[in-house]
Amino acid sequence: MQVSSRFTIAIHIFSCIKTFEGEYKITSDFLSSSIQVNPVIIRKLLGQLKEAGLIEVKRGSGGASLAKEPGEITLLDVFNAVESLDGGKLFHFHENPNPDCPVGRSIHPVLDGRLEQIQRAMEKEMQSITLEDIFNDTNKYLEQTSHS
Amino acid sequence: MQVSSRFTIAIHIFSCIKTFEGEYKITSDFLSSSIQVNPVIIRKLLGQLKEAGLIEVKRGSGGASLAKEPGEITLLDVFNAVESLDGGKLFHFHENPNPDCPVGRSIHPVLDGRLEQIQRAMEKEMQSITLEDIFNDTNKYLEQTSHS
DNA sequence: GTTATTGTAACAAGAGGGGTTACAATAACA
DNA sequence: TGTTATTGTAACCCCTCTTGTTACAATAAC
Repeated sequence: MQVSSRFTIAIHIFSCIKTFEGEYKITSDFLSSSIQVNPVIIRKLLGQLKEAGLIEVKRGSGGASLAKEPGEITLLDVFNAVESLDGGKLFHFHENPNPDCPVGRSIHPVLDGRLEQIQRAMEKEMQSITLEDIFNDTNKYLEQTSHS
Repeated sequence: MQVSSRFTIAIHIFSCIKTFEGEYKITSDFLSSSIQVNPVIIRKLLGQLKEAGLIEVKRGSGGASLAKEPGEITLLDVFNAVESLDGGKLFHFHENPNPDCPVGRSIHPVLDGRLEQIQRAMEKEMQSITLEDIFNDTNKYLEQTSHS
């Protein structure tokens, strides 16, 4: 069980858009060469991000751009756009606990709240980080490493 | 991407041990009838929990029991026992970002800390819940629903 | 020695991740 | 209008993981 690389690739995409907008046309091929992942994979991801209203993609002429301010897009938005959790739930529950057993009968009502509690903790942390934070960190890092 | 049902099944196992210890012998068949999952799956899970030092399993004569106090086993212990994260990392990073691109070069150093931050938030929440909490909730639930 | 049980091996089906080729639809431009 | 670059998708592929299943040797108790 691991979050798929779609998540980090999506953030990489946003960083590229921000860094190279105006300078280059952000096509799936351009992104592919920075991320080093197949352009079709990139296009599918662009589709998911577009559907979530986070970016705009121009068909035919080509090119992706942000649909919102970087400070208004959180890592949770990105996560939810590219990582489809079945029923929105992070934890897969075993389907048929035996209702004739006291434990089987109570396991769902007892655990459901706890699992939500854990999921919310993760989501809250993701929500506290915006793409602006990532962009700032990137700039800082590039400054530090360039003039050394 | 979903946490596998091994996690909730493992917690179900602990609840059964606690509820029926002394009264019944907790075999994989017994657990199977409460959880309604194949006994071999249960045995593999019991193996993982045993290896993590959370339970003891008697070979031949049969039966599982707790190896620690319920208050000393957290949901994080259970999670780590049954859910092997590759390299201990919750997030799978795309392998080969292009080092010749400023974004490709910086994405790892910039993101790694953030991803850890999110993972730690989830782990911290898991660590705050012990099996004792679950057992208490179960008892409360069964009391409430029985005399109504 | 018989019995119940665990620990494992071996296999299978299904889902999902990641990759690839191919091509129709679209938009810009010569 | 024809050409070109690009997106959006379909149709595959292979691999891993999850879950389920049968079978059986090893073990422990009686």
